[in-house]
This record gives sequence, C-alpha cells and structure tokens, in this order.
Amino acid sequence: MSDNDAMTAARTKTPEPSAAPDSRATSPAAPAPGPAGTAGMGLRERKKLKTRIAIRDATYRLIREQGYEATTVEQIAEAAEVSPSTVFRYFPTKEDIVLTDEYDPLLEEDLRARPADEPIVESLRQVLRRAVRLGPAEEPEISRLRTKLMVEVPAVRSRMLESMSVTGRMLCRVIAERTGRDAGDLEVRAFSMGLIGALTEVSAYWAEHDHQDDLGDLVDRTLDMLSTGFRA
Amino acid sequence: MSDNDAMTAARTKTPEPSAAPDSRATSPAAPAPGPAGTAGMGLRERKKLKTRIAIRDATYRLIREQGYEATTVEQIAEAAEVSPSTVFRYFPTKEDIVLTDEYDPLLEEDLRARPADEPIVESLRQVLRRAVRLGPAEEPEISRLRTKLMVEVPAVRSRMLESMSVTGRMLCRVIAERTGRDAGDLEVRAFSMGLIGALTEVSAYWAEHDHQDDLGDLVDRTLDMLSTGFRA
DNA sequence: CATGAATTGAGAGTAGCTCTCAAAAGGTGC
DNA sequence: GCACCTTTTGAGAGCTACTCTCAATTCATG
Repeated sequence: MSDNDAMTAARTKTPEPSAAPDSRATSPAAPAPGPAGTAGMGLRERKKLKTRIAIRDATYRLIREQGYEATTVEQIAEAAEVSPSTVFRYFPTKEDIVLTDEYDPLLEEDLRARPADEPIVESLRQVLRRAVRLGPAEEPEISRLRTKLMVEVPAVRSRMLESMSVTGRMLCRVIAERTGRDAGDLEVRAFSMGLIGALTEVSAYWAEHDHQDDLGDLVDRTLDMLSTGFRA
Repeated sequence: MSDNDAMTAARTKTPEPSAAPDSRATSPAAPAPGPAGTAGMGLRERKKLKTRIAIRDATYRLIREQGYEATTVEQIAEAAEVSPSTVFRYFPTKEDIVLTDEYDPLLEEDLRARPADEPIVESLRQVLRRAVRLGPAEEPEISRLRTKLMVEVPAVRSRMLESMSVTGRMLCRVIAERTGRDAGDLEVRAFSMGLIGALTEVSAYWAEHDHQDDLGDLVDRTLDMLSTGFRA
C-alpha cells in the first residue's frame, strides 16, 4: 500500500531501484520493482539511490532526535550532504520523505497471486499477515516511528490520504479484475476505500497504544469483523 | 460530518454562532449550536460572525473566479476587508476556510434520535438522506465547489483526513452507546472509519462525475452494498 | 465614564516549496 | 582518450502559508 494502513509495519527503507528523482504528483506509485540489490545499473542510478537513502536515513535520525517540526529541510540536506534543492528533487514534500514507499506494486502482485474465488477480505488477510511478519523484522523502529508520526503530526497525517487513495485504486483494480466489474464502479470504489479506511484506523490504533498489541492480531480482528458483518 | 463524505452536499455557509476565533487544532468540532439567526448575542459576537462569513464568502468567490492556488490569503483578506492576520485568527489554514463546518453535532444528534435497535447503516441512510435533501436546496454551488476542490486540490484533499477522523470519532461514540462497547474499541473504530472511508469515496465519485448523479442514490447504493455484504 | 477584556492591524520572521541558471559528472560515439 | 550530450547538482532568488508580538482600537460592565 502506498503507505498507510496496517501494512506500515511491513515497510522497510529498502532501496527503490527505478526511483527517479522528481517523481511528482503524477506518479505517486512509481513503477518500482521489488526491493533488490543495486545489481547491474549505471553509476548514475546507484548514486541516485544512495542519495535517496541518505536523505531518508538522515530524516529519520533527525526526527528521532529532535522531533518532526523541529527538523528543517535544511538540516536534513546538511546531514545527507546534499543541497536543500536536491532534497526537494527527490521528495515533493517533507512529509513524503517519511511516508513514501513503493510497496503497493508488491502488494498488488501478492493479491493477484491469491486464488480468484477467495473473498477479497480473506486474500487481504493472508497477504497482510505475511507482510506484517516479514517486514518489521528488519527495522521495527522505522515502522513504529512512521505510524507514530502518522498519528501525532498533523502534516504527516494529512498527506496520508494521498497514500490511501493510491492504495485504494490498487485495490479497485484487483477487485474489478476478480469480479468482472469496472474499477471505476461506485460500489467497487466505496468498498475499497472502506477497507482502506478500516485498515488505516488499525494502524492508528496500534500506534496510539504504543505498539503494544500484535499488529497481525489487530488486522485479523478487523477483517473478521468486516467479513462477518460490518453491522452494528 | 466534520466535512467530508457524501454529506458535503448538505452543507451551507450558514452562520456558526459560538464560533470563536482561534478554534485551533484542539477543538476541530466547535460546540456550535445548529444554524440559527443572530438572535440575542452581543455586538461583539455578531461582528465576529459577520467577519467569519465575509472571509468565507470572499474565499469562495475568489476561488471560483481564479482557482484555489491562485488565490492568496492576502487577496482573501483584502476582499473580506480584514487583515491577513485576522484571517488566520479565524481559520487555522487556508484549506480550512473551505472545509470547516460544524455539522457533526447536528448529525450526531440526528443519529441518536434514531431507534437504538436500528442497524447503524440504516440509521445513517435515513439521516443522510434527509441531510442531502434539505441541505443543498439553498446553495448547491457551494457544496459542489467543495467536493470539487476536495478532488482536485491536493492541499484540500489532504486536510480532509482531519475531518474524516473527527466524524469517525463521532460515529464511534454513537456506535459505542448503542452497542454498549467502548468507543475506543478496535472494532468500533475500524468499523467507523470504514464507513467514513466508503462515504467519502462517494463524494469523490460524485464530484468526479460532475455531480450528475443523484447523491442520495449514490449513498443508498453504497450503504446497500455495505450492509448486504462488504465482500467481493 | 472609566476600567478591563476582547479583537484587530501592522509588521517582522520562519520554513516549505518552486524556479532558474550555470557548473559538474555520467554516459556515448568516435 | 576526447569531444559531445544528457542528467544531476548547487546556489540562490522568490513566493506564500503561517506564527508571533505589540500596540491600538473596540466593546462590555460597573
């Protein structure tokens, strides 16, 4: 998912190979292949990647040390040893440095790999379970910092809706393909955003409770509720 | 709802009596009584109200004339005949001038008025249906401009998540009260945000299709889908 | 009408973000 | 290795949203 919801925990700062600078509003979900090494790409690309990672790492570090608002882009630039303008070339906004990731394509792939007759909620459960297990093993603090920022920093929280829409559209495509409906159908769209909304709230819940619960369990409970009824 | 979703159509620029300046982050949902005349309040309050309305009207007019981004706060201030600082005293951000409204309390009231054993989705349907019918009769262009801005202007879109959360929390309270659960329960929260997410998408759909569909119908279709299954 | 509180305007300052332009570095053909 | 073209970068100017402070004005109240 482009960056919200429960999946947040599965995120890593892993490189994004084809992540071109200036991936503006037009392409929020870059066509980035899965996390891979820096194998077989020009010096240029490798440098870009390094810069991107440097900026992100510097940002996380500074935010952890002094908080989000206290951290200016200038500081980030200095810490990453680039100019401020370069920072903006890599990330459209300061919030995006924290939020941007490229796991939607992966998720989409995983979802499509599930049997087509499986209820989408069940597919999501399986896919998310795996993601939750695998992801944060490497860098739990980053996922936690992220979800925490989502809850605490208004600017970050705001930007999240963007991510939600992107992920929502992805879900629309998958659902449309399975059901034979159009991805632009009202029902498909509303359904997808309903799911995303619920799952995003799970992340918020998790962060608000200081990440003490098991994220996988929370997701399970939520999906159970949604599939069994969604009524009150 | 604090300002998103299908309800948008029911919004009016109607005065907000107790709308104190500087209603910052702490109180997104001002304890504003329903739309009422300027009856029985001091000169001061009336003046504040007039200022608030003047700012909002000026904003809508300017945005309609030259678009959102092209409209600066200075222009708004000038058009409303106040100083820029005053604008910020009334609205924390530029986006809030467009988005802020105070109908959550009304909605909450309406929801509580429904029979407690009615499924929440059904209650919502009734309440929203009424709101959609009554609201836009007075000023349809404003609702439409709003939903359009939500879809088209990233900054506005972003800010919307704030509204969604507020409305979501309201829904949590209502549901909690009905079911005897806690308003902070994971299930209650996820359920509420799921609903809000779906309904917000309805607004987006409506706006993207140039408001050609009947909003009431769209809401109906969505709630039908959610109550009958929420499965795909 | 005098005192105190609320509201406002003016203005300076910060930071996010955009844009332009010239310098530097990577890639490619000879 | 060299010249040529493209990409990336840094420097810096500039805009605007937003914050904060302080003094002036306006309203409410005894």
